[in-house]
Amino acid sequence: MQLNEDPREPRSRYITIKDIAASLGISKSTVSRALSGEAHNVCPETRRKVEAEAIRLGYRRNELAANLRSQSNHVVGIVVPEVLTPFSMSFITEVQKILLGAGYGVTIAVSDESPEIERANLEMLNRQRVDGILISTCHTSANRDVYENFLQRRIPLVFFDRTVPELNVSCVCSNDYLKSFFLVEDLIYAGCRRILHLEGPVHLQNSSERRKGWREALEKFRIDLGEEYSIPCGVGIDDGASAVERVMNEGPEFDSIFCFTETQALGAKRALQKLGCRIPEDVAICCMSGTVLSTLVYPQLTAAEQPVGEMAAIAADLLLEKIHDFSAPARSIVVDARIQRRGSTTSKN
Amino acid sequence: MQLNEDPREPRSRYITIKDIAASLGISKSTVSRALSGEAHNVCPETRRKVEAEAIRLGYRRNELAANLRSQSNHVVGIVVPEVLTPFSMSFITEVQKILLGAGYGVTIAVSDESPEIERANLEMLNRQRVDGILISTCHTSANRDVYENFLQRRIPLVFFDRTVPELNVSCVCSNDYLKSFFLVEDLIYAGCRRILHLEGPVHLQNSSERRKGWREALEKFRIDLGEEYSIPCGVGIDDGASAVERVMNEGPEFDSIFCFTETQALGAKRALQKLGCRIPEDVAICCMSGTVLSTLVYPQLTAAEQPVGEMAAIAADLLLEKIHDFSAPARSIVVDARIQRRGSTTSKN
DNA sequence: ATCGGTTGCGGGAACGTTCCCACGCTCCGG
DNA sequence: CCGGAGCGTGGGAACGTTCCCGCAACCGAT
Repeated sequence: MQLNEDPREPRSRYITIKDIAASLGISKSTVSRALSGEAHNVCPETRRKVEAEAIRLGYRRNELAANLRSQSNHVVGIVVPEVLTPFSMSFITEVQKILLGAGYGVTIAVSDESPEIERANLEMLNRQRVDGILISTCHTSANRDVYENFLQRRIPLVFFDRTVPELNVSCVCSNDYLKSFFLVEDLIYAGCRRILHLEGPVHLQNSSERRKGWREALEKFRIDLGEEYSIPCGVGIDDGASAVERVMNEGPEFDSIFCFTETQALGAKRALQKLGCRIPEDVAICCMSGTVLSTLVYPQLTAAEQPVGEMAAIAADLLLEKIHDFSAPARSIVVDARIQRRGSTTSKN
Repeated sequence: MQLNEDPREPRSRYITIKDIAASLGISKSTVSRALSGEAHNVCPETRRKVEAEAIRLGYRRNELAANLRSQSNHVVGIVVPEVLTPFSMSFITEVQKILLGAGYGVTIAVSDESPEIERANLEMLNRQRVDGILISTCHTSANRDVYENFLQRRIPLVFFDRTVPELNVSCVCSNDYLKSFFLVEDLIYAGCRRILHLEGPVHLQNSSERRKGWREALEKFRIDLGEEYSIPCGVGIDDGASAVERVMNEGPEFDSIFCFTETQALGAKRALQKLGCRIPEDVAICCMSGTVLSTLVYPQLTAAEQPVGEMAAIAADLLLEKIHDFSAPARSIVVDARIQRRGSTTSKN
């Protein structure tokens, strides 16, 4: 029987190795071996013929079947809390490039800073039979049982940027405490004394690290600011804006702001400028987790930027390591965030 | 190559319908029927028992096997040209929400404004056997053969934001010409006369639409500007910045800028402010394709914003329609971009 | 009573691939 | 001359699901 390749015909049927086998009068086992790439137990002549016939018939390997057989989708999931800032997207695209080269697809899920959505996302990834998960969590404890359930089933998790304490997983984070300390120190050197801190969410480890950096830099210079200088604040742009508006109305007085994250700073800056404040003359402002967004505004924001490409490469490697050998020891990598000094903290641009 | 794992382990990794059947002493056919949701040929009592047992054992449907059986991955691809502006990401997350509800996963590919990368992305999606593709192209003609190849194989394509002429596909775009016209008209009402236009890439249909809006608004008011006022310009931030720097040096003189897209405007604004220009007093600036980024800078940018949520919903619907019935007629939906007047074109605010 | 139709269920094929095993053949050292 | 090893190949099970078909029991109408 001759299988014809007529591309005009809306084909309900794809070409399979069975078709190639039938066309050449050999078994599908041999075809499978010939096409598998391994130079194993197949004579060069047969392989050549199979490859030629595969091309002639327009054969495409059916990943679905291969996946079922290998019990793996060759897909990893990435869970991020937000997608507004370019950090997430740069991270995702970098990881995607690397994993694609290693034969893995990537499925993206956005938790939108909600533990419930994160849980639903993880459940979705579970059904998709992902081989591993890269996650920047939105809550240190809420979904701990889900994480543990994955690990128990030997599906590796690697945390990036935002990690979870006391869980035996690999992770890649930046030196939050140190860079927060330096940023605040810089504000003090620039003459600031009443330094407001817009806090991150209490359920993130990064929040306490960065808050500690702020507090200890103040202590180093014996600046005594009460707890009213540490403002609980969401991570959105509007959260930053409304926090600043509130403090402007209700006090305390401040001459500078150190923000937990960039979006807060962008919002804070917008609110300040709306109220006629000059930056940095009236209020200086800086933040952790800066991205290219910080260079788009005027004045540009002083910020500690995480090396997103490096983090992505490390995260992908850590995950692949665990996928290949789940019992490999967990590793925590700390990367160096770089402080970019810009117009929002010094009057010369 | 393949790491061998403990032969005791793998069976316990996932529960299958066979396990449920064995546990209840019934056949897997019945279990399958009971879990399929359809109230068909299965007695309520049996269904109840199966569902209870499924929950008790922690059963998760194996999508891989279901996919193989149904010959569909239940995945759609999204191809976007860039991921810096929140437009792409908002679009992606909105689409993802809708398609997830319809049982489809989403794979994302970024072409980075390169036809070659776009082509590679499409080939990747092809191998993944996607059920359909949402695409905002980076070039009207370069990959036309690939688009046609997909359509020939009855795999639906739906274009959004940036479409391709004379291809029988559904698409959702905004009213580029009209809104460009209005934006430029507004500049003229505000007293601007020498209105620079930063063009989009010549290989995008949007570019000529928006350019036409600029040109015809000028003509309406009998403002005669030479072709030197239309500046060829890439779509990146730095492209906008360097274009403005060049024109400031080499002329012609201008009192305002109408940009093809937001990133150009952000770059242009940065360059102007660096050179000491006041916005909008010295130079007013506005653009098409605004996003929340326009509200983060100071002054905020006047821009025509595409209703991204609406576009995402429409695009998802159009795609599902075509996936469900490929021969459904193609539909072109035009949505209304809304002009947001802000500080970059009017001195109050 | 008989018959067509419905209901609930089980058996088993199919999806396309990989991989284990067995078979026949050749080669080679003892 | 025999046993074992290596090679190229074919047969067929397995992955987990869906779905077609057949069977038995039951029901109401002829």
